[in-house]
Amino acid sequence: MMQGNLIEKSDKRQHLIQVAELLFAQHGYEAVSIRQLAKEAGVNLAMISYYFGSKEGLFAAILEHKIPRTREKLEEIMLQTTDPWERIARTIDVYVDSMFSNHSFSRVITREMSTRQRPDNVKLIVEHVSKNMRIIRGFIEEGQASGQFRDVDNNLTLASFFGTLTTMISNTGMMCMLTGEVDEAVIYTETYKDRVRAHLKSMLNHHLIP
Amino acid sequence: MMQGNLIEKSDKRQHLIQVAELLFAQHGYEAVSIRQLAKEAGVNLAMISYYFGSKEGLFAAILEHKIPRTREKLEEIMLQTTDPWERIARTIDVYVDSMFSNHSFSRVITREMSTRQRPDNVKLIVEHVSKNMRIIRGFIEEGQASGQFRDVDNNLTLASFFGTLTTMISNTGMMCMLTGEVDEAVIYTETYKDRVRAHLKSMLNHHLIP
DNA sequence: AAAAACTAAACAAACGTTTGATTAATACTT
DNA sequence: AAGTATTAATCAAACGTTTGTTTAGTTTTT
Repeated sequence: MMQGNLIEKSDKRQHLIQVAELLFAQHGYEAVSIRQLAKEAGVNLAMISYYFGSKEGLFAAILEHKIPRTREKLEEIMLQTTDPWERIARTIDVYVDSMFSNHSFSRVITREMSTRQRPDNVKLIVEHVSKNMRIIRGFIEEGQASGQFRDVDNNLTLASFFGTLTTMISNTGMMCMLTGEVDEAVIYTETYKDRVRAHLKSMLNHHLIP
Repeated sequence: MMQGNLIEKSDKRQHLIQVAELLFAQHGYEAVSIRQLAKEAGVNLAMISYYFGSKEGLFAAILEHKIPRTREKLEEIMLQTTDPWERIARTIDVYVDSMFSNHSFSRVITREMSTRQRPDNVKLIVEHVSKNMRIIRGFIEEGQASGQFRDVDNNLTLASFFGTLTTMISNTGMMCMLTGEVDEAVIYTETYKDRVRAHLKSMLNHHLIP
């Protein structure tokens, strides 16, 4: 008979996912070979095909393990608050937090989206993220329905929101050159997170509220 | 002795640059092999090393040929107008125009920035772009000095500006899923450009002007 | 005749994947 | 409970491609 324990076939599978997540985040999907991966994880390189079918399958496994978190938090906001602006403000908090504390992985996502190799991964990401974006758009629409928000271009407002964050995360080098910062790590500190939160709240507040 | 004509060694050199620009824009740097490139351009693949030293050298040649345009337009704005908001508004026009009409190439730039392979290219891009960003920041600072603009977070305002554009350009798939659009090409139409211009002007106006 | 432009072929390195064999774990039969 | 058959897990080695680059030689230009 089958083994019966489908969830945790072995420790090595989980360990591979963890190591791969780290390496992909550091160097990007293409730059990490399965040999490097296997060596770092201390397993035979054949195990990657064995467990995940392929290198791409491993990436998909990471995605499915990582992405769902934010959704729950958005639904929490939906339940706990009704005021449109408070919802937006809390959404900003959630995204700044999650994207900055997982900045390496966030960069992998951005990379995958922009390279457009591996369409399966792109599709997976688009599905998850756009679902979240729809929720946020709902927040805006409700604010407009109640007359509290301006009738702005909602989809482009979302583009500005996500664009600001991904630019901060992915173009760190550019931001450093601009701010005169030498150490890139400064961008990811708590004080910088505060700045981003404050900026987004201020900008979107003036944008949305008449 | 050397040939003496460094600018235009031959037609094939220029042709290679043109074809490479197109192919890199369509599929990304990594995805285009020099064999594919040479075949498409109708030249021997050894000519790439011969003219540009390497594949990376070819990319650098494209960059140096493409980037300088926007700078001139910004300096034009500096000369022709003095009103801070008019400067910002015209800057928006310039960037929406140039990034959308070169959207394929803009995506290559974004890709190069986010993959962070090939540090030489990244450095080249950062130098050019950040110089432009400094000019725009100058516009904001003057507006603040004259009391017309709010005391916003200037660097993050720039992040929002560029982030909005790169998100529209690079995450086209995401935007389509969000707007319910089926054909990605719609994003790059004139009517869409108008929407982006209008959105950026409205948002930054409310953001900057009290 | 010298230099530059061009070519076909080969090169070495890296890649993801597959194979075939071996060991460990589980299930089944007696 | 013991012994056997089956399946899963692991491994070293090799496979077949593809990659960017170089070489050594030929043609064309100056």
